[in-house]
Amino acid sequence: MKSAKGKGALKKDTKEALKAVDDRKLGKRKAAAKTDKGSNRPAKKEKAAAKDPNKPKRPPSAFFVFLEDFRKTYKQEHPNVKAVSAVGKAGGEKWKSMSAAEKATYEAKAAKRKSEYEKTMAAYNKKQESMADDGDEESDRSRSEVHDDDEEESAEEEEDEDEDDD
DNA sequence: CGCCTGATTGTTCGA
DNA sequence: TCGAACAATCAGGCG
Repeated sequence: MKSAKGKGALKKDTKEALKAVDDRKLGKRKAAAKTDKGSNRPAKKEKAAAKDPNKPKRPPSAFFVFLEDFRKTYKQEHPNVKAVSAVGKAGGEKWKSMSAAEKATYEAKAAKRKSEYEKTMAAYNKKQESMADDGDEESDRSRSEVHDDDEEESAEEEEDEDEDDD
């Protein structure tokens, strides 16, 4: 029951290409990390993936932000549930059930998360450049900061009534 | 004993 | 532009 897939076929969208994502279900994502054999994304023969000093993990999408909160709630109502997939499914269903306005709440948080990620990525990129030239690592200079103007902003209570009704 | 998978969707980077 | 992988979680399952 993939559901969603061909349910109503309201719009093709990029679903066609997304179908590839379904493939990863069989086990692809970690396939690379699983064995070091030629499973590296970069077709590099040796030392392809240089362990990054500070890998900037991707910021959680709005869905994940919502999940973080949802997981807690779900566990409270289902303390016996010990399947991560259970929360995932439940969360996914609810996520789609949520209104655009409500999702926007999480989106706003996710957006902020992304902003921070940009900074982290900037420093990360810089580091890579620094290392590429000289073996000098840990240069305080990297802490230049892009533009520290607004830090913690009231990312809450930012309702945006954007009813997107079809 | 320890790594990996499962399931959700979104996001992000690379080619 | 498209594709593919990875982000958290948590316990179980297999090598």
